[in-house]
Amino acid sequence: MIEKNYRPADIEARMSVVWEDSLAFKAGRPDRRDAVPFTIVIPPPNVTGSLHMGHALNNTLQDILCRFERMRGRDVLWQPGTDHAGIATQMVVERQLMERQQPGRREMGREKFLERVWQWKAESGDTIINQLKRLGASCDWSRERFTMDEGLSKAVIKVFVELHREGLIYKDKRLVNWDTKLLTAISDLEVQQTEVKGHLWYLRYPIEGKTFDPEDRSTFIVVATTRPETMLGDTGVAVHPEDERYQKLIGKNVVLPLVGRKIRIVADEYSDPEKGSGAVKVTPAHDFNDFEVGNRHGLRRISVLDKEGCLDLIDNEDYLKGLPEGASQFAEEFNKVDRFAARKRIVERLESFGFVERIEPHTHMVPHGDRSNSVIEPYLTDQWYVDAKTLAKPAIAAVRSGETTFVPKNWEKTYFEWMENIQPWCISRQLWWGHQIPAWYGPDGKVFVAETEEEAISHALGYYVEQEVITAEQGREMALDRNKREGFITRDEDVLDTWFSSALWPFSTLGWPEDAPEVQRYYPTNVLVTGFDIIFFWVARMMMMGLHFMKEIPFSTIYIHALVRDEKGAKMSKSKGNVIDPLNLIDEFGADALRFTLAAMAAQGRDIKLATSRVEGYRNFATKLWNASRFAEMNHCALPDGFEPAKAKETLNRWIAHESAHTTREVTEAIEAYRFNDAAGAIYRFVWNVYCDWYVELAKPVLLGPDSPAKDETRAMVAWARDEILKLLHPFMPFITEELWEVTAKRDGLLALADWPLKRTEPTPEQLAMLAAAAGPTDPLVSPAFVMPIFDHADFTDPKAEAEIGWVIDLVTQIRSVRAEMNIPPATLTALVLAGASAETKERAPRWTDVIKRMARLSEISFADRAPDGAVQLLVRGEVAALPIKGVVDVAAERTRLDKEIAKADADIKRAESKLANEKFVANAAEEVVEEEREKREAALARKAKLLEALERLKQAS
RNA sequence: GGGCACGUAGCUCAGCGGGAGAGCACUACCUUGACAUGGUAGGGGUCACAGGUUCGAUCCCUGUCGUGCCCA
Repeated sequence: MIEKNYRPADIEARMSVVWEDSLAFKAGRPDRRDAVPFTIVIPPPNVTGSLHMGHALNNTLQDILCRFERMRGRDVLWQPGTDHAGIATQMVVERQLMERQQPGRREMGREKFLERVWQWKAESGDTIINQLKRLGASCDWSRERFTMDEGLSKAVIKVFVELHREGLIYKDKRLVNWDTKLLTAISDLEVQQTEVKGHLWYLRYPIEGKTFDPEDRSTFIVVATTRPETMLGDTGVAVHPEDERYQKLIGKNVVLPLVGRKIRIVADEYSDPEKGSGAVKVTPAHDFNDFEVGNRHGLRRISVLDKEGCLDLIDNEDYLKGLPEGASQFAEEFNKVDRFAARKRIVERLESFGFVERIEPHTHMVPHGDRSNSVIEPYLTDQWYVDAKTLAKPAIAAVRSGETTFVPKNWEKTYFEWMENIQPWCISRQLWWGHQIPAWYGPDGKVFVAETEEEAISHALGYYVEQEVITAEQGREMALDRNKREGFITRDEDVLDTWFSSALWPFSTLGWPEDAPEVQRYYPTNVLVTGFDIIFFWVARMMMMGLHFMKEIPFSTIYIHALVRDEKGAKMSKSKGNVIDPLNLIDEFGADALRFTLAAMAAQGRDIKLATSRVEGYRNFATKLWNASRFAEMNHCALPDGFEPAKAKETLNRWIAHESAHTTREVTEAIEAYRFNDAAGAIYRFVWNVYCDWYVELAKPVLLGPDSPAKDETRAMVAWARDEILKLLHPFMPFITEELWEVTAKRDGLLALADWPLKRTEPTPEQLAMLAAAAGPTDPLVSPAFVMPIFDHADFTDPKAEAEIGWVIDLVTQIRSVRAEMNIPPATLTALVLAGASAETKERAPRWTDVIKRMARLSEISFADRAPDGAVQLLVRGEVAALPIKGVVDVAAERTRLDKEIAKADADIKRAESKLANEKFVANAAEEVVEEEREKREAALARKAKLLEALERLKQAS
C-alpha cells in the first residue's frame, strides 16, 4: 500500500538502508562480470568540508550518469573518497586547539600534532561522506579512499621518486609565493589577486659622485614604487633602453638612500617609459618581475625579510655586504620591524632627508593567500618543483587530438591557454599535515631521494664512502647498526601540495602502483564531472600524471558544469563561509526535489543562482507522481505477466505507449549528451502534462466502468507506463522512484538495478562499422554499440492513435476555453453538436463520449449537418463543434469572438502569402520550409472559410 | 590591460536562422471519487540598444551600454 502522504524524509532514510544492505552500488558485481565497465572518480571533497551547493550539483550529475549507466547494464564504478586538504585541515585542527586553549602545534611537536589530526579525521572526517549519502549518491562506498591512505601514499612516494629520477622534479632556489601567516610556500593558483587602495611613492635615488640636492634634478634619479620598504633590498635601477632621458645614466651607479649600497642603473625593457618616472627600482628577492630583470643583468638578490614578514637585517650577510661604516646602526634600529610598520617608518625617514619626491594614491592588485587571506610575499627560498612544462605537452596533445574532450567544448580554450603558459609547479609546503617529501639530506646537505629511509641511507653511505667523507668501515657499521647511523641523514621536513596526491586520484584509488585488477578494468575512467574552477588545480594535473604514469588519458570526457553561486553571484567557498546549505533544502523538500532542481537548472555554460521556489515546485512534482501512483493502485492497475504494450488494442493505450517511447528517447539522448536540463524537462512534461493530465483522465471512464477486456488492458497499461516513468525518473529522483517501485508490485529486484526502458538491439554490421568510425580510439574497452547504442522502438509509434487522442484533447481544451470565456459555471452542463462531421469523426466520437462529456462538462453529444442556431461554434481540427446554449450565448459577444478568430486566420494567411509571393524566399529557402508555408496557408484559408460560415449562420439566426 | 560568459514574462531560468517557452508569482473560477503540495481557464515579453549579413535574425557578425567570472 502506498502511504496517503508523500513524506520524503521517511522514504529517504529507508531507501538509504535498502541500498546499503543490498550492495546495489558495488562495482564488479558477479552478474555484471561480462558487462562493459563505466567509471567515474568523484572529485574528492575535503575532509574538512560539509556539503555545499557545488557538491550537491556535482554529485547529482555524477549520480544521474552512474544510475543511468547502471540501469543500462554496465558495471558501474563510482569511486568515492576524500582529500586530506593539507592547509585547510591543519588550520581547522589548529583553530580547535586554540579554542580549547590547548597547547599549539609547535609546542606539541610534529608527531603529537599529526596524531591529533588523525584523531580529528576519525571523528569528523565522515561528515561529508554521510551528507553525500543523504543526497543519494550511488558510489561504491566499500571502496572509499582517502588521499593519505597507505595505498595512496605509496603511489605519491613512487611518483615523486620516479619524477625526480627523470629530472622532472627538482629543488630550486627561486621566488615563491610566501604566506607569512601560515609560514609556507603556496602555488600560483592558491594566490588571489585583490584590488587594494595603496600609494605610489616617488623616491629620489642620488647618483654616485654627485652631491644630493633635492632641488637639483641632475643629482638624483626618481623611481616609483608601491612597496618602499623593499628598497632595502634594491640591487639595481632599471630604465628603458630607448628612454632618452636616462641614456647618459645607464651603467652609472646610484647610492641607495638610508642604506648606502651602490647599485647600478641598467637598461631593461621591463621598465615602461610611460609609467611613473620611467625608472624602476629593482629588488630581485622581493618581486617576480625584478627577479627576472636581476637575472638578465646579474644583479644580486638580497632578501631583507624573514619568514614572518619582518625586516631581517642584523646578521644578514647578503644585506650587510659592501655597506659603508655606520650601516649597522640603521640595521639595528629597523631589525624585526613588521613589513607594514617598516613601510611607514622608512617613508618617514626618507622624507626627513628629502628623498621622497611625491606620493600619489594608487589602486593596484595585491596578492593574498586563498586560505589565510594575508598578503603574500614573494620570498626567496629553496623549494621543490615539478617541471610542468614537460608534463603538459602530452596533456595538451591528448585534448588537441580529441582523445579527451571537454563538454562544453569552449573550456578547451581555457585549458590550452593555461597549459601552454604553464610555470614550474611549486609542490613543497612548510606544513605538517600531508605527504612528507621522500628526500633526505646528508651531513653536507646533499639530497637523497628514495622511497624509504633504508634506501636513502644506503645511497648516502655509498656516496659518502666514495667521497671519502667516511671510511668504508664506518659505512659498513652504519649500514648494519641503526644506532650508529642515527642522525646521519635527516628527512626533508616539508610535505607535498595537496593537489599532488589528487593528481593521482584516477589510478591511485584503483590500487596503483600495485598490480591490481581494478586498474586494468576501470582505467581509463569514462567521464570526469567537475566545476571549471579546478580545471587548473586538478583536471590539468590529472591529465599530466595520468598520461605520464599510465601512458593513457585518465578520462575520455571532461564535463564541466556550472558553478553554483551565492545570491550576490559570488563564488561560494569553504573558507569564505558564504555557503548555502543544501541540507536545509533536503530537510524541507527532500533530496529528490533538490536533485531534480539542480538537474533541471544544469544547462551547459551557465551559472546557477538557485531559487527555492524551484525546489518547492519539484517537490510538488514528486507529490504528483506519488498521487498518480496511488490512483493506479486504487484502481487495481497491475502489470500481468507477459504483458506486451506493443500489442495493446485500445487507441488510448497505444497512444500512451507511443508517447512514452518518445519520452524515453528524449531522456536517453539528453543524458547521453550531458543535457541534464533537457532530460529533466522531458520526463517532467511526460509525467505531469501527458500521463497525469490526459492519460489518466482519459482512462477514468474505462477504469471506473464495468469489467471488460478494455478495462483489463487499460489497468495493465496504466501500470506499465507508471513503471516506465519510475525507470526514466530514477536517475533524477532515486528515492521516491525506488520506494514506489517497491510498494506498487512484487519485484524481482531493485529499481536501481532494473533495465532501462530502451533495450539495445543488435546493431547491423553496417551500423557497427559506422559507429566504430565515429567512436574513435578513445575507449577501447567500450564496444561501439555501447558508445552509441542503437535502439528500436518503432513498435510503439502510432500516428493514428496520436491523431485520434490529439483530436480529443483539442476538442476538450477548446470547449473548456470557451466555457471559461463565457463564464459558464462548471455545474452547468451543455450539449455538444458535431456539425457536418467527417466519417472519421463519426467513427471516432462514440468511443470518447464518456470521456468528453466528463472532461468538457457536457450533457450529451450529437451529430447534425449544420450547427444549430444561436450556438457557439468552435473549429476543431477543421470541423465545427457547436455548443447550443440558449440564453447564455451573447450574440454580440460571439460575433466579436468569431471576428477575432477570423482576423487571426487572416493574419496567418497574409504572412504565409507574403512569404510565398517573395521569389527569393521560394528560391532560397529549404524545400520543406516552403512546403510548410504552403500548408500553413491552406490550413489558414480553410479555417477562415469555416469561420466565415459560422459567422454567417450566427447572423442568420439573430 | 587580455580572455570567457551573460543581458528573453514581475522573479529564477530554458530556447536559438523560419510564428516567443517552463517553474514560481499574478487574475478568475472549481471542496469533480489520486492529488488544494491540486484542477481549469487566463493576463503578462519592440527577446538590452544600434548597425550589418540573410528571402527571413531573439538566434549569426560588428559596435555600444550594462552585469559577472577568469588571468595579468
